[in-house]
Amino acid sequence: MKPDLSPTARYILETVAPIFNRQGYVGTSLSDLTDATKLTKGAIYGNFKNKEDLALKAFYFNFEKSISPLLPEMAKQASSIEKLLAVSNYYKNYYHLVVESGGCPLLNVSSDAKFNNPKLFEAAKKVANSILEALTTVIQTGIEESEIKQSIHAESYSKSIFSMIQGGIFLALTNENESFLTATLERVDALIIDEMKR
Amino acid sequence: MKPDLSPTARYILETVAPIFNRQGYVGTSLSDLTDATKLTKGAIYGNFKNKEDLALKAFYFNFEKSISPLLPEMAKQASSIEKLLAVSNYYKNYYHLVVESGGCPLLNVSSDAKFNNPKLFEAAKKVANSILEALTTVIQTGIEESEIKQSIHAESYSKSIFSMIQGGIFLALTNENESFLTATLERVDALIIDEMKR
DNA sequence: CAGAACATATACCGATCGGTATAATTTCAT
DNA sequence: ATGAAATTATACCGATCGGTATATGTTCTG
Repeated sequence: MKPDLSPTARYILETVAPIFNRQGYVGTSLSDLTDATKLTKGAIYGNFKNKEDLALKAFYFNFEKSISPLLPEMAKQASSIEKLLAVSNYYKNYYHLVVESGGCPLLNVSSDAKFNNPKLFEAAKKVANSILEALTTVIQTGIEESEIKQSIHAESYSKSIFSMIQGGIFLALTNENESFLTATLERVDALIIDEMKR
Repeated sequence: MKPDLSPTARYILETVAPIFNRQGYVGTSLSDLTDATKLTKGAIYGNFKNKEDLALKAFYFNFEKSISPLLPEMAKQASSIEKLLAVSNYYKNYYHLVVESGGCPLLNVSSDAKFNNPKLFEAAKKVANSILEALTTVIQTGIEESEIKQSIHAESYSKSIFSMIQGGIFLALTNENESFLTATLERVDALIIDEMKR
């Protein structure tokens, strides 16, 4: 269904995506983009409707690269506990996965675009919600299948796990120190195994 | 030591601080500021050196209002465990404390300014580090005074706690849903009482 | 009440913003 | 090889950017 892009459109996108990710929507100018791509505005506006369209597609490009593999990784696992641990495991090399391309697109867009670009912000929110719902569902079925304690409130725990991971990523990236993420992921693992697992 | 501001400078600062907090440094224009203050550029540049100076002071203004009360709140408590719980408690009404003024200045500036304004970013980093060091010190003395388990790695746990809180704040604010924060703070409390406390 | 000192407003600066119309060029079908 | 079609480059648009020089008040001092 997704209209495949021309080679130049793809080239523009992959060149421009890390710049939007780093500098944000308002912080990125058309001349930043022409400089980076060594193309002119003609080429850019010939392939994308406008700056917003390009930024939106750049976000999805970053998402595909850094976040979208998570859900398949969960799906691979059989049990609910294994699925949860797969989430934690996925993020164990997330720092290295995103540091070169300017950080976590979800965090960046969520905070950058909230008051500056509603469409971008909504796109990020949708992605975040899909991850959160996946987590909640896994926990819920884990409870139903007696793999996770009955006392666990699925939604509350999925929110906590997601918060922990996001916070770890955020601090690791702003401090350029992976240990914020690894330390927090250790707590997530402990939460899953020692507190949630029946 | 801090030079006290003229009434208008103070007025400008408190009017402008939430705008910078919401829209970020590059996302905030001089005309945003003149519109909001109903003053002209003459008044602003008569009271502040330039946009960067104003943004920096706006950050400290936001910091004083929303974050700086945390350390005194810790100091009030006698034991290490109580100090840690005071941190968690402080953030229990943080959502309401900052939602009107555009969110957590630490999160906002850290992600907004990283690639757009080095001075602002360094200011935020300094604040974050001071909180983190306070946490680490509290845990360390808690261990030394046999109040916290010997097996706890102070720095690792302070990073985790800080990550959890920041993540909770971040998600609560982007989703306009306080429960992300409250759910995570429950996990922080459990971490302190069930896992760290001796 | 005059004049100095200070604070704010106005008018303007060059640079850059996102976007577009058109020209130049390349690609493609015949 | 040639004309059409698609693509990229160039040149330009009005608007706005951050910042400044100067004019206009306003407030304090004698």
